[in-house]
Amino acid sequence: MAKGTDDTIAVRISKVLADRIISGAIEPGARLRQDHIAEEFQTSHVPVREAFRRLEAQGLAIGEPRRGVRVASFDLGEVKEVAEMRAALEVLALRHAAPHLTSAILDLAEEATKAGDKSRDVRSWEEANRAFHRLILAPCGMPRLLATIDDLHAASARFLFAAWRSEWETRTDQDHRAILAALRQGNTESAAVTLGRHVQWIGRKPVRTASGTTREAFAIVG
Amino acid sequence: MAKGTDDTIAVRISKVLADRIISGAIEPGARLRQDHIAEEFQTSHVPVREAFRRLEAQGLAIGEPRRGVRVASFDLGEVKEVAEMRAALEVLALRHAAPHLTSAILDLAEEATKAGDKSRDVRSWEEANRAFHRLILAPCGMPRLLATIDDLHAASARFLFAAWRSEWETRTDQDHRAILAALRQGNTESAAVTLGRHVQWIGRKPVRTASGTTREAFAIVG
DNA sequence: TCGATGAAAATTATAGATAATTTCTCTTTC
DNA sequence: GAAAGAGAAATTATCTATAATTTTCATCGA
Repeated sequence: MAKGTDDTIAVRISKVLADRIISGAIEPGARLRQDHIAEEFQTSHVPVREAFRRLEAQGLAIGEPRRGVRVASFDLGEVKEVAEMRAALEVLALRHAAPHLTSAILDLAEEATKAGDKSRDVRSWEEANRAFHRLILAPCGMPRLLATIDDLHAASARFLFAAWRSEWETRTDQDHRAILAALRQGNTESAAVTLGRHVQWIGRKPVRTASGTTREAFAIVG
Repeated sequence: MAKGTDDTIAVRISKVLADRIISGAIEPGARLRQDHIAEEFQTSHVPVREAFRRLEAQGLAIGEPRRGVRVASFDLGEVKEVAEMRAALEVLALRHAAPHLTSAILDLAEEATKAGDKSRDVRSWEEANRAFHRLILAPCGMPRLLATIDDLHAASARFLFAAWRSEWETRTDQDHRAILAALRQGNTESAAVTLGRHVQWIGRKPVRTASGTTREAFAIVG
């Protein structure tokens, strides 16, 4: 990931915190205390507060006046909501991107798919998956749309890491291949339909909780 | 509009500035100088900076490190982009809201439509139009989706005010009526299709510029 | 044992001050 | 007359300090 050395301190802090929240290093509901974070980053709390506002905008944190900021919680409802928003917006982006897709881009997307299939851990799978989606959608040239999709991907990744924290089994992604095949044939409609269904597929998995009982975990796997 | 007396100062400032940007009181590209704004609101610049971050997240302002913040500009491309995003997301919201719509809600939506038809100025038309959309979409119960749609409505309003700053002619909104009729009959699919088309309708209008030449102005009128 | 109560500590929100960067303006040069 | 450059003014980003609020936690009484 780009280090962004010319970023403002607030931006740097928000990137680090976003990564921690997404990866699950900070639990949902946990309080983010500005002075502690300021001390950790060797700054005052003013840039920390600006970083908080940025995280709020991404939906990763929730701030209440005079009560500080805490990591946003989420439930199955929000997983579904994000999945449906992604489906609607990624399909839109793909329709606009399709005319500008080159075979060079599609080759890169295929490599990303292969990298995903070979991933031994969630983290690298997510990275490859995000690269695939980004590659085929970016040529739409709609910055606002792409920014919104990026935020939704961050949310997706969070759900994914929460469910599949450690266990992860390799699996080949047929949907990605079907989408690429359709795009190569110029069949945008088919690719869009497959993408829409692909993104809404919610994986379920029994997970052993700390208290010993098993609950079901949910995440967007696409 | 709610005054929000228990809001933080930063939130209050961001609401006032957002309103000015949307109404066109501050021109696109204009710089927002933190000390000036701090003085106007009788505060220090710290809450002003937080308000800036909030405006950035809404897409109303753009900040560059060490160069401050300026009001975001927009072009026909962005008008189209916002229209298409609204179409995709409002259709999604409507499909989920439909099962929860009561005739009481639909009556209120009809009143909003009538209020829009009677409006003598853009500002009150926009308010009525926004109320209509909000009423029929809110019951979907998807907070993230609704928040995103709200931001897109703010952008739409901005485009509208920029194009129709003063001149405005009354017109009856047939689309709104068709959508309501379909919803009353339980025909969600038809309502969704009409809404999707309605939101993407971009009004065009010749406008006399300051330099005397006429250019074409564009805005989402729905 | 449980809940209420009231300091004490921690934390947030804002103000005022400072260093660093950018922008502006005026002059000089070609 | 236009372009370039130096210096001044304005502005941003950050730090330190302070007031106000919330949370914590021990104590008291039922």
